[in-house]
Amino acid sequence: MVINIDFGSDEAIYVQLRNQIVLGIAKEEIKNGESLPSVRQLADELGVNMHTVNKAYSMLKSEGYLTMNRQRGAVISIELESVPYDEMYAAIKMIVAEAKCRGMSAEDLTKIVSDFYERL
Amino acid sequence: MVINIDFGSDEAIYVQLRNQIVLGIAKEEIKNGESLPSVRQLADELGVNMHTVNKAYSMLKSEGYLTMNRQRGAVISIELESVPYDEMYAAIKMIVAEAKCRGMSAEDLTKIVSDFYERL
DNA sequence: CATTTGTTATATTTATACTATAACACAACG
DNA sequence: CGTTGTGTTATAGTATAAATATAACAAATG
Repeated sequence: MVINIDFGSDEAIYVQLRNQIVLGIAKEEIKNGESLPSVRQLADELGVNMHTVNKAYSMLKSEGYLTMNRQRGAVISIELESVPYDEMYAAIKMIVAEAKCRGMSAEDLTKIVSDFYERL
Repeated sequence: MVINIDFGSDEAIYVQLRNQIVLGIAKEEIKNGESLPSVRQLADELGVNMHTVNKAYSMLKSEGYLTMNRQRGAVISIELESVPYDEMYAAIKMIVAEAKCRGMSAEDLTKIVSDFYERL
């Protein structure tokens, strides 16, 4: 699973990391039960501080994407059942609003969404 | 058009403002050609600094939602044709990824999207 | 001329992001 | 038992962004 950080981006490094890992899970590039590199290892690879990676992992942990233990590192274990949909819905709401402002119909938008889903 | 700021939110005030105005436009609570309160006036209403409101307005201006002039204040004039879709697509991509991780099908997700579109 | 508008400028405070080091607790390995 | 590699916690520092506070300027209105 390839991770690429854009240091010139306005998006925080730990957010970029978190997002790319979520994408990796969705694409099944990394599957349930498999491990991510340790915080120190990945930090070294990316040329980033340990705490930045740890922040991303902790975020993913609290979101129900993985668990962490001292031996096997960060292990993917999807348990999103108990994670609330609030933030996801808020994000969808904004996208829908912007799409409508752009003159897109509901069909236009759902077409784009399902296209993204296929290409995942 | 009612605007409500959550000072306890982790979302920046100017982003909350920007989002609610975009929602207001999408809901047609405020229409093309109509004016928003002046930066000083809205800042006063919300108990917020003038520059915070100005930042939200400037953002909306650069995104093609409105224009500003010294007399009529911030006037809604939607011109999103030349505004790139990059950020919107990036946001959609992440939502699709998260939805798939949650076990939602493309149909599940598009159903939610079109529901949001209707309720707008 | 006085008022209101957006605009620009400067400075300060606060919060967040990121880095740097260090130490601790736990389990595995030899 | 000692070493190594984990996550975890702590502390401190720097840099950037958010928000506030004042002030002044330019343009148009009444």
